Order: sequence, then C-alpha cells, then structure tokens
Amino acid sequence: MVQHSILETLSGPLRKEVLSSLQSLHFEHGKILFRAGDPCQGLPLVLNGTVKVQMTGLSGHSIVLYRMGADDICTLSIGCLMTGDGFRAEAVVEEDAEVFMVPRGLFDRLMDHSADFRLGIMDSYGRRLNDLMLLVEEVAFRRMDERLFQWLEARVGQGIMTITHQELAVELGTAREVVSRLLKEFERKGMLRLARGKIEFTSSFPGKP
Amino acid sequence: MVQHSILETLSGPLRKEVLSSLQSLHFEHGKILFRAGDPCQGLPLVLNGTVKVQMTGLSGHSIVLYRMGADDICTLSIGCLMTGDGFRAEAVVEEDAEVFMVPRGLFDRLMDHSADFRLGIMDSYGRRLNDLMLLVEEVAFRRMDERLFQWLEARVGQGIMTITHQELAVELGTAREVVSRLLKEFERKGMLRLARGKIEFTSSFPGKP
DNA sequence: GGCGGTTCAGTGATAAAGTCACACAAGGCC
DNA sequence: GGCCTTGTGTGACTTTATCACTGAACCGCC
Repeated sequence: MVQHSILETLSGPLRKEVLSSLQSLHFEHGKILFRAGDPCQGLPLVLNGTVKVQMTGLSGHSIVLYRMGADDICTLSIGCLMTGDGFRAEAVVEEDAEVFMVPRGLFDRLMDHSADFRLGIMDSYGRRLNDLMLLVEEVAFRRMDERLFQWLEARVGQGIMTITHQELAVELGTAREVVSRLLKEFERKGMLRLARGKIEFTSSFPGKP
Repeated sequence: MVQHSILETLSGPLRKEVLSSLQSLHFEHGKILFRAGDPCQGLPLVLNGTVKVQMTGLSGHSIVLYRMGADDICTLSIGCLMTGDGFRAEAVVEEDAEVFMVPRGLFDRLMDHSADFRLGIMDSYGRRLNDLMLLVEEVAFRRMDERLFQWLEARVGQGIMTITHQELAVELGTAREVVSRLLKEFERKGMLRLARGKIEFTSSFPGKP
C-alpha cells in the first residue's frame, strides 16, 4: 500500500525500492520535528497527523506559519537540504504523525527519474509560497478581531475547544493580552463562553452546528 | 556569452539551443511584468535591472514582498506555470530590466536534463521561502521606526534618496501618514532633511559615507 | 509670468493593537 | 488545607492605523 500520494508518481520498481528502504517514523503530540538552527536530515513526507511550523522572533514572540497534514511535503526542508543551512523555523507535532524521511541522495534520484515527482515537489513549493504571501498580507493589513474570529470559525466543530489564550496568540502572531481582551468582548456579545483553557461556542456563534 | 548563471548549469548543446531559441525582452522602469490574476506566460530569468514583487490586500493597501535583481529567477512564476493558476502578486520593474522568458515546455526539458539546473531552481525556491518567513516575522513583531530606519540605512548611498512617503509605506506595508510622522521625527533628531519626494541624509545618519 | 489641476506632505482626533506590571483564580500535588 | 504552577483579567500607557482635512510644491498651459 502506497502511503503518500507523491510516491505514486514513481515507476513501479522505483516506488518498490523507496518503500522497502524507508520506514515510517512515528512522532507523538508535542514532539519537535526540528528546531530553528537544526541541520536538515532529509525531506519529511507526512503520512498522517498534523504538524505546525512556527517561527520565533528576536522579541521572543512566535507565530504559526502554516500546518502540514496527511499527504503534505515539508517543502521548507528542501532548501535546507540543498544548501546545508539550518532551519529558520521549528516544526511541532500536533496530532500524532507518521513521517517518511527521504535522505538527500534518494531525493536527488527521485527528482532525476520522475517528471511527475518533480511536478509534485514544485506544486508543493508553489502552494507554500502562496500560503506565506497570504499570511504576510493578513498580518500586515487585517484587523485582529476579524482574524481571531475567522480562526475560531474555521474550527468551531463540536462546540467546545481546548486551547489557551497564549496558544491562540501564537496562532495569530500577537500578544496574549490582546487575545484575552478580544475573547472577553466576544463573550460579552454572547458568542461564546470562556473557561480556563477552554472556549465553548454558544448557538449564536456563526457556523456553530 | 551566457547571460544568466543558471544557464551555465546546462550542457553545451542544450545551452546553445536555449540561447538561440530565447531572446531577451527589455522592460522599462514602471512597466508591469505581471499583475494579480494574470496567467503565467513562462519562467522569467532576470538578466539585469531590478523588479519588485508586491501584493495588494482587500483593503487596498500594498506591501513589497521581495525584489529580484541580476541573475535572479522569478520563482513565484513556477507555481503558476505548473498549476495554471493566476498570480497573487504583481511585479513592477524598478530599474530597466532584461529578461529571458522560458516557456513551460522548455522549462520541463531543462528540469529533465540537468541536475544542476534543478538545484538552481530549488535553491531559488528555498531562498524565497526564507525571505517570506523573515518578512512575516518582521511585519508581525518589529517596530515600525526600526524597520523604516533599517530600510533607509541599507540604502543611504550617496546621501540623497528620491522616494515618496507613499512608496516607503508600500515598502513596509503601512500607511503613508505613519511614514510621514516617523520621518518627521527623524528630521527633528537631525538624522535627515525632508523635501518633496526626497530624503537627504545628514552626516549624523549612521552609515552615511 | 499667472492659473488650475494634481501629487505630496503635515497634522489633529480617534480607534485598534502592543507592552508592562501586577492581581488573582483554578487546578495539581504533597 | 497550604503551596506552586499555569492561565486569565485588567489598568495605564505607547505605538500604530485610520479618517478627515489643510496647504505646499510641481506641472502644463495659456
């Protein structure tokens, strides 16, 4: 069973070789895949779970740049793999993840042998670039209350969320106090109820089932 | 004479073929290489001059994402070239530029034939990703007066600069009024003198020759 | 040269967001 | 219960963004 769609771009024998030479690594919630400054060990192919990539400024504040999920490629690693430079960001496992680590030599061979593999890599790069461009625009120009609202809206789910204000602040790249005050404002408007480490959405929260 | 270093990664015959099939296009100052929404015509290789890439938010505000100079590759185009999606950003020529436009088919062949060409493309992608990550961090966490100061510092040059406050605001992704007030403050401190469309650095501006 | 239109810059008032300092509450653990 | 850690609330103040103007500098034209 092929476990990552980019491997389906490979010819039969090559795919077989890859699958037999790689074993999937398991990472648990909270585990750090790589930190800022780490050298790159290989190209991670995410089979399942989710991993967030975030960076920390000189000020000590952090911001989440993007997330990877099933079938994603950690494109950021390719640059480091090529140049040998260390990572600028760090990757933290959110939901337990399984990952194939493709070493440099094998990566070069795959790029050499399969046009479709190359296409998959380019596609992933393009998407990441787009994500980051949109993030720049969001951080530079959008209001924090809207951004917080939309972040929550996209994750309303079952109506209760377990997250701290500090974690939300890192998601949006702002300060904890700002998140606290905005959430309090939302609570005053009756959109949600706050409790320590939890947010409960009321039926008046748009998007709540 | 080979005019872009990435073409040096190609074998003799292939390089010769590329050089004979491509002719360099000339773009003058102010010319738009592409706009948001445009489909991608090919991969631009910048031979000389400078081109800035910027995007405009829903609010109508713009921010410069990065610049390209001699020997740069417009990596952003690759994604659009592959997926057929339109650009999210626009590219504006600053100093008159000459550009090779590599069409999709030829790009695929070059990727196929040369490992070093692939390396050059990947390297360019990696750098762009890094640039954008740093920009996110800067926009999210750094103070505007520092950012403006550093932008100026990096371009002190001959001591006089021709730029409007509005253009500076787009460079930094902020509002014109903010730039005006900060510059006025710098002037009060004696670091520079302001005139319509010009900034003159005094000898007390750090970095001035 | 004077006139009218356009582009740039300056500024006050106000709102949003970030910073600093600290109080206090909830929960875990002896 | 008492103690410690972590998470939240809030006041005071600074920085940045937004809105609404004013007026100055420059351009082209007669």
